[in-house]
Amino acid sequence: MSERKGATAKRQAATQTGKVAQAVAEGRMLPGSPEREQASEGRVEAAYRYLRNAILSNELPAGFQAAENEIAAQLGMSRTPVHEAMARLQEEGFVQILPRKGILVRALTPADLLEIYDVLIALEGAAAELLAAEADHALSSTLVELQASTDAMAEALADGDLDAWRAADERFHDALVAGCGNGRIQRMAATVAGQSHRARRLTLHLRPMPTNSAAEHQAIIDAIRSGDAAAAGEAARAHRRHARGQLVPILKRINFRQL
Amino acid sequence: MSERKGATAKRQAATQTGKVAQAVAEGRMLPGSPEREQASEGRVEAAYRYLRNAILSNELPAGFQAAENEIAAQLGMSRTPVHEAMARLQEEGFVQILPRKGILVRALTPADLLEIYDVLIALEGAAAELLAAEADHALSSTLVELQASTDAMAEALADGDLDAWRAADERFHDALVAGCGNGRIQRMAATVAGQSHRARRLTLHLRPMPTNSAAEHQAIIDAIRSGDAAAAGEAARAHRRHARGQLVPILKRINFRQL
DNA sequence: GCATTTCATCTTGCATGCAAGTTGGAATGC
DNA sequence: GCATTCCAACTTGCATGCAAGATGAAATGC
Repeated sequence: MSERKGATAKRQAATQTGKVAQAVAEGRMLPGSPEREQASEGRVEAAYRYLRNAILSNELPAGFQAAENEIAAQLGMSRTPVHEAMARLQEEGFVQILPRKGILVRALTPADLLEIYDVLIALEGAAAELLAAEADHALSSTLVELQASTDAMAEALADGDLDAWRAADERFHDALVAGCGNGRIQRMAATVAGQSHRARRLTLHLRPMPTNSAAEHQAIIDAIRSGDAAAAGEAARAHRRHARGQLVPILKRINFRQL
Repeated sequence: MSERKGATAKRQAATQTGKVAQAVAEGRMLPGSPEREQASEGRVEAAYRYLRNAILSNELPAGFQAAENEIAAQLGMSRTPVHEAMARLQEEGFVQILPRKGILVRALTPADLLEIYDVLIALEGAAAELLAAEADHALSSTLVELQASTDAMAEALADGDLDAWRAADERFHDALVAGCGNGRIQRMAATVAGQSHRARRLTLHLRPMPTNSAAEHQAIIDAIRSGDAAAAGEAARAHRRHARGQLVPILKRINFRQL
């Protein structure tokens, strides 16, 4: 009716239903993360991204419960794609499908977070080993990105900008697994890392200042540069172990319902 | 019509459609792996298991192409659960959904196998570390299973029974990740290990006799028993690295279309 | 007033229907 | 005979319809 759809709207006269869904599927109207413009990937992918972002940004907090119906209506699509997206989200641990009661956004328990950190320790250690074993260190754009994000971390820490520090830290860890050349490691790490982002944003201001994180990152970079795979892997594992160790006492104090 | 459904068939008069699907969903009629009787988990799960087994057992070889229609008809269900199962199988790398051409069973390339082995190296190393760090070593049923499967391996090797050796080897690695207490590690390892089973069965008779595998397993067990997490992790990683190293030259010789 | 029972409603799981797109082959022009 | 064009048939993606089951509240018995 009074919808403003923007000048670039294509395929307007498609099916009578699903105008909003089409917009979401084309990458517009994704609240929270605009991300890069990407060709329409279908309604399932759109629903998945929307819901994942909504959960990660705490727009759908833990304990939130809804029916596929409502979510589908809100997204302007039918239940089917929402249903499939929910199956994916359940596999990844974000939600729980209660057989005939609805969909429940799961809380991250301390046990979940410890599991996630142990997975990250393993995968990032492997990624560091693989990077160190690669040949073209001089030309590696990954090393450039790792160094840049580490420098950005140090700078943000000097400015006391914790949000910038967190962003740079995520850049480093994303670059580490993205650059290792193993797509499976990258996808698995991205999945579990997404789950941990929720918690890390809440705990960010509760833990001591991460003064030596940049140094630990630098140690990883140096080991990769020197081609010492074992040292690089151990440095990455030690770094995550350190972060895990800092997290444990915090987890015992806060109210987990808010995760 | 002339269907024999067995005496235990329940819910016979449900919907008119889907008798075979119901049987499959209830755990009967799963060719290849009988597995344990498990309560009906729905048609999606049934289709997923059936297709996964069919691919792993090479009943659906790489390059096989079919429409959701046919598979659904063969399983006695509608396209919907097959569609959702295929989405899962695509995420896990077993098949590729060609947008409007059908479903293609993917071949495992050498690069895929190397990726899988690197993931297993990371996850099993982490599992070994976690097991070593646990407290109740004496009572651990996991250690009992690890030791039993390792003994079975040595025995099978003495008998020259490669199939029994492979079964015992799989038992060991399954117990390692299952006993570590981290459900995410277990699920991730199970996913990628499933993919590698196809290849391992083909390469089993092509590689040198695995004479020192039992010794390497024993080293992992001993390190876990002594509570030395670092040593246990490194032993597990070294074991997988060793296997990976043996696999590389084989991969370059065989015809990959058959994977 | 309180416990029990029943039923209407709401939920997911799946079947079916429909539309858009591609593809292979048949028909046509040369 | 060969290239080109067009169409019919399959394909998946998604909407909709329908049934089984759970749930909570209203009605009933005490």
